[in-house]
Amino acid sequence: MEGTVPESRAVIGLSGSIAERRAAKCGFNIAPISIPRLRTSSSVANPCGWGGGSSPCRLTISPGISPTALLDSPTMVPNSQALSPTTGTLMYQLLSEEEERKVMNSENHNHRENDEGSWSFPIKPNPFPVSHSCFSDQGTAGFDVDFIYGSSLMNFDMQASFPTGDYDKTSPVNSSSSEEAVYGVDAEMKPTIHAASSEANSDGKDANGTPPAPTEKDFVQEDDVREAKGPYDSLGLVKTAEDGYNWRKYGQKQVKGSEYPRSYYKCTNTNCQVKKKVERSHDGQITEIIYKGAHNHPKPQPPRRGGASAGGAAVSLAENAPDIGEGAGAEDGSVWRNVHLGGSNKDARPDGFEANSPTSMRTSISDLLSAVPQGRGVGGGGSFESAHGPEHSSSLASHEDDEDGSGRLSVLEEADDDEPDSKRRSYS
DNA sequence: AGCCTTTGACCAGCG
DNA sequence: TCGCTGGTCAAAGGC
Ligand SMILES: [Zn+2]
Repeated sequence: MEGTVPESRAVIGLSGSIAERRAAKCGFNIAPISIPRLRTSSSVANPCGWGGGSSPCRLTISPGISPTALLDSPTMVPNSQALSPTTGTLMYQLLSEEEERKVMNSENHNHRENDEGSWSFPIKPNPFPVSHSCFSDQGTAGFDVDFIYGSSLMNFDMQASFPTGDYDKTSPVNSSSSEEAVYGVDAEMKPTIHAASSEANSDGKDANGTPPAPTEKDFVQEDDVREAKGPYDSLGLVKTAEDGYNWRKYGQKQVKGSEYPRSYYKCTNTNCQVKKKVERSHDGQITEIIYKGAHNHPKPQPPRRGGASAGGAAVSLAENAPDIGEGAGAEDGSVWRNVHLGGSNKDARPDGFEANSPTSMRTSISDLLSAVPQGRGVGGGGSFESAHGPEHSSSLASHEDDEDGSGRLSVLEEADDDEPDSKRRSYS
């Protein structure tokens, strides 16, 4: 069914060119402390024809876009955690602005091989902790990014608004919508997010505006962080960016192009068939995340806390969970969303977004994502926890090669972990 | 007791 | 037709 059904894929990966990665890798080292840089680029493919070949619509998030509105990206935690192994949550850490800037400067653009849909937005860290929640409406894709600088936590929200209307209009890919969201981390440690969504909201959702299904919300729900199950640290600094949904791992395999094993997750919701593929390095860093399908249900529990940002909240990655409206048929998961982290910034418009322009956001993070393998999800909930938990002070990223070009980057986290604990397993 | 993770094997699609 | 890769299922184990 895939063919017929729209799928949304979110891929988190490093996106950048290999060369870049290498360059980055080679060229840049992470400071001993760390902060790796994070690069996020999100490219979203619009429903347009992502797969169709037509021109994929991409969401562009421009740096200019309001911070609030622009990106939402993964949050960074002071420690190094990025993503949960089990569920797939991502956490990012940020370095200092400078670092980011550097990154940005250095960074260039990354293009993902992926293709088309890559846009990157430059993320700019704010000095203050700002947290935004992202939401995505039908046409909007939001990423939440929280950055924490030293002590301060920064949250950035990026929202990419897709022209909903355009969405459909633009591309007639209705039946099959494919969204791809790729979150990537640069070899350098910069996570890149590319979100390409080519989904078709046509059927299921109305791109226009009426999203019948709750799924849309899911997209980026605000739930930034899950507390209950979540891995937040006691300090509240770290949080995982989950989609807010519960996932169950049903398989793991090593893909040829990837150095790291790819884990397959399914939404635990009975009615939901959404699947997620996560590639994470041994260290637990996530190199690629791919979402397939849309959630038909609202998130399990929105424990969100209000203020997240304050002290620590951290991360809320809004994932892009695939929530597509199921309405029509997206349920099967036909929509893939790719989110790419890391990319290049090509142009971004402050306006809103561009449909076809890639934006790139870069930020520095210490650890991109770290996932820890064991965590169970929480009983029942399934969310992830933080893998490492503790704070890692420094993380290194090294990426190896790109073997086929697909080399992904690997980041090493050194962790220091001091975390008290709190995180790891929360299930009772 | 329930749920999730892990691992191996099987199956399907593609070149 | 064979081989390869990717994806999924199922069983066992652990928390
Ligand atoms: Zn679901």
